[in-house]
Amino acid sequence: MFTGSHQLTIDEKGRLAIPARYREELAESCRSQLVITRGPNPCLEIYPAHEFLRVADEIDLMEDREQAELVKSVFVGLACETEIDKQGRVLLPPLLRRYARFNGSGVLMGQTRRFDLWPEDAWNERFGDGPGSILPGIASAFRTLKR
Amino acid sequence: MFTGSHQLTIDEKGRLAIPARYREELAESCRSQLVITRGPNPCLEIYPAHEFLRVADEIDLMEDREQAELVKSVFVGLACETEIDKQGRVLLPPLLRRYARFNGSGVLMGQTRRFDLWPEDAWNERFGDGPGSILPGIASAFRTLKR
DNA sequence: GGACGACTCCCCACAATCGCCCACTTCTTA
DNA sequence: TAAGAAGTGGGCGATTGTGGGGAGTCGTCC
Repeated sequence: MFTGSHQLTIDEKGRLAIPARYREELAESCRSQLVITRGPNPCLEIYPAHEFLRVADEIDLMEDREQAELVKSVFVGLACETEIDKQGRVLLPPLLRRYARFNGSGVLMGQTRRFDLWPEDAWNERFGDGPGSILPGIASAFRTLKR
Repeated sequence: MFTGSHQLTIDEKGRLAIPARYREELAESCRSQLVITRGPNPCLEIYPAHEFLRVADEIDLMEDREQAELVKSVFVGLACETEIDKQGRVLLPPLLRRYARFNGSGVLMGQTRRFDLWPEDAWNERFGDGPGSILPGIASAFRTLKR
């Protein structure tokens, strides 16, 4: 299970270093094979290869075929299969780099079965305490939880 | 399974280079025999030859014969059989080149069993984060997935 | 039947990019 | 404070993408 946020840099070649604490788990679970793609949020989603395939299969089972086709065109059509190199880094392909302008700094968030990669300023806005934060909007939902 | 988007150029001779990572797979699966045709979207669709035949057969099995006839007239009638040359490129036939104005730059998208070839500006509009994007419309469908 | 032009296919060359390696810096821990 | 691990930047060779030249083929027109 992937958890936690890590601030990291995307260098000029578009490379990003996977935090060391995940590398061993990823080497075992998917032999370091990752898929980078888009989802509904303005960030990139990073899946272990087998998880990506599972979600793709789940899309095929959706009842609304028109929606399924559109979702799949994004999820599969924008996906990039890649591998963690010997330095523990992955290369973001040029077209995905353009999304949400990764100009140097990003935040990698563990999201249970995948990672989300946010541009740092967008992440600050969404998860910070400013006016764009999602925190106020989820307070009541939070309170339905037994915690 | 074909995935991912690649920005590429269609040169003045109407040639387009298949990204190297797909060439080996295409050489094995269909001996580099491709079929280029139209589908429902304003882009060209590129199939391995056997996949094209499978879809054509599927059209023959449609219950609504009137629709089947129309679909087949486009799918088969506009199709062009071609082959990847020794430089890894395919030639777009003149009639198909005119579709959707391929004026130099395009985006090739892997779509599981086929490729879609979009003019770059149309691709940006559809899959970008601007006003014409399909992303907002499929966000809720995305969120029904366990991912 | 020959000349011409359009088109296709193949080869070569150059430039950009990728992937790999190395080295330096920073941080943590003993 | 030293040693090791992790993060970061850059160099370099191999590969890939791209443009252009040229030979061969086909069809058309004179």
